[in-house]
Amino acid sequence: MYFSNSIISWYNKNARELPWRNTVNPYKIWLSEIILQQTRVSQGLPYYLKFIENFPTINHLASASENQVMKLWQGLGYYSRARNMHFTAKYIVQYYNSQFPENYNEILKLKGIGEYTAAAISSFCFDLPHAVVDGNVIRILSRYFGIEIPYDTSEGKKIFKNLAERELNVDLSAIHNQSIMEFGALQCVPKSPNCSVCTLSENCMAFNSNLIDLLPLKSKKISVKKRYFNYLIIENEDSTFLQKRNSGIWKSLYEFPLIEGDFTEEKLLKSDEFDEILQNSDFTIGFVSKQVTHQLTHQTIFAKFWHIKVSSFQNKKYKEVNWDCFIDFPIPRLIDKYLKNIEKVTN
DNA sequence: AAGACGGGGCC
DNA sequence: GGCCCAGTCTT
Repeated sequence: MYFSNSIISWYNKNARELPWRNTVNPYKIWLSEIILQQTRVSQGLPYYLKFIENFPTINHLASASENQVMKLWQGLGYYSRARNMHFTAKYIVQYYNSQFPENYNEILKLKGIGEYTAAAISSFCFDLPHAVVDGNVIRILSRYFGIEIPYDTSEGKKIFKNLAERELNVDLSAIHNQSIMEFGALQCVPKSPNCSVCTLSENCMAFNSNLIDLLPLKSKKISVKKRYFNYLIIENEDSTFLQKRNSGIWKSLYEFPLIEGDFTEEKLLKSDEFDEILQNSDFTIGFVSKQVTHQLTHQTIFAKFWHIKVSSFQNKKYKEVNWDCFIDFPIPRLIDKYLKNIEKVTN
């Protein structure tokens, strides 16, 4: 209990004020936990506030259209989080009479909620004794107890889960879980933690063995793939054309007609894909952007935007959208950034 | 068990 | 350029 008590007492002096603290409203806790998956507080906070403002309750979220939900999520990434949350909101309204389930196994069954989020919700809202295991917890446990097993293996996952449960103060689950994550976010940070002011350093295995920079261990490395996107911004008077991505990256966001591949200008205009999009319409090639680089965690996207003027254009694959309504459509950051730049240049 | 899935910030 | 962030789902 020494470990838990130390962390909790640190928390009582150092915790930040955050809007999802001091509430046991499952909808608000759920939303904050989904937003904060793989996302820093500073990045997620504005999204949380926007969501609560637009959808104050689970019923508001359940009644919204997918485009509305995705539009609010635009720019935050990992869009399946928003799709799953929307699905689950509708599910809870329909099958649970709008009441969030109150036991761990029921919560864990919900789409978009895994072990971490189920433990967070069930401890924060219902005071159930489940330990959270996230990046913070893994980092702290691996350092404090000197665990030199990679956490991204089945063995590692088991060990950290068991250790987290062993160290959980079951009488103070909520505060224990909050404390350990806040401690990881503020004190036991990934790079160059300031151990000289750490109240746990005396008994920290990594600190005492000079292993802080080595732990936690990870087995896999990330590899980054290159992709080439050619977006056709087809301009017909006041409108343009969009399609919805239905798989892979940016699924359920909208984009301009896309030709993927590393083409020269000449080859692109002669390609079958280009023909298929423009079909028999009259067009003239207008402004062509320089190559824009969009860096993601697992891929680097090199994009070019081709402005194409048409007088009459028809292609059932694409949805004609007036530029005045364009803002209602959720779009990837890459496209949003490009259009904002163009606007700046033209004004 | 291994990949896929975003975007931002830090070094 | 590499790594990490209050992870989960699919294959």
